Amino acid sequence: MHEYCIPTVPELPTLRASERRRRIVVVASPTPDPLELIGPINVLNVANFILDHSGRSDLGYDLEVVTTRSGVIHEIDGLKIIADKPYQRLRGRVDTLLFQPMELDDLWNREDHFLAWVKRMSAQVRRIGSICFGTYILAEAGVLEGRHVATHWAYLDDFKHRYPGVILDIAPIYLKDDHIYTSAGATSGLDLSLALIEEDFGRDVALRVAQTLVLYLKRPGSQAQFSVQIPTWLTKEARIAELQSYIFENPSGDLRVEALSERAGMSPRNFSRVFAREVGMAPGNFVEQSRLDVARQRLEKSEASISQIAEWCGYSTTDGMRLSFERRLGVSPREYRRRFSSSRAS
DNA sequence: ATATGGATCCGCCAAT
DNA sequence: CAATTGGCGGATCCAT
Repeated sequence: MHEYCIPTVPELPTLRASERRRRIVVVASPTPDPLELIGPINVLNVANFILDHSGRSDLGYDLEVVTTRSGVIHEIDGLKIIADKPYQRLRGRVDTLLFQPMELDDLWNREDHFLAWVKRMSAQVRRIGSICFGTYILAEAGVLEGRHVATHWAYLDDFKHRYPGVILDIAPIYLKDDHIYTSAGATSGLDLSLALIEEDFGRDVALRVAQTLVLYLKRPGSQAQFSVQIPTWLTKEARIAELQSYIFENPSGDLRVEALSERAGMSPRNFSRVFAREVGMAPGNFVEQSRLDVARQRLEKSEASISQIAEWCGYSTTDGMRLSFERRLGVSPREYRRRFSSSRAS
């Protein structure tokens, strides 16, 4: 397992013995999108890692992957993902079943009893979920009648037409209806997994996982086209959640602790304390991180000059921006753009 | 490259 | 009395 650094030991809820280990089974399609497959598993694994390093190895997830067809299920140059356990061999009690998307032609034309199995399992397990258009599998198995669900935006019309009895909601990233969890796209599978963690082991653990992944994904070695912000829904206090958005949208504004605390209607000291508790980092830290995120996006996606971007993002000088980049990412803005700009290759 | 002044963070204690 | 909030001051970080 990769060595992550853990901010602090999370607060844990008190759990009954039966709630301490959760068996989560991911059902992978024969042609998975690697990001969608690995992402949610990795998020759950980070939760295990954090719980383990908090001295609570009795808590966590027992993860398994089964497939709808065995053999090599994904192959790119020099890398193969091999599935060795078909769904028929799954035994025992499962807590949560997560469905990966499956080629729709494959779904319509299956000749085995896969859909019957899905229906049977969905009645047995505590939770079922789907990533992206994996929602089709649940719909086709007939377990979504009358339910509110989400799916990938590109499939909205087709899905509505095909399953008129299912209520498709457009907006949310992921959606929970009773014990059914559906998500809207590849990275929303990460949000879905975070939501499961929050439900099982508390907000604090979910927050630590999000922080850990943000730090990890944002290292310059692993380019993340998608900027993974810590989801604001992990923030309980509405005042603080609003401020997080405000900071992100106004990087060049007055974001000193004093100004922010006034906005929140608290004393500076108390604001710092509440903010740190809710968000997991001190306000000044969060402000710097946000400015950096916005600057990164601009560097990647616009042609604006570095000094222009520095001004937009609330750095008083380009040097300030450069130092912040060196500190947090280990590269200069110029170098960052050279590596990651979407307009120019290599 | 280093010094300086301001901002921030956080432990501690007092007030509510 | 427990929990939340506010203020103070030293250590540290950061911009100039």
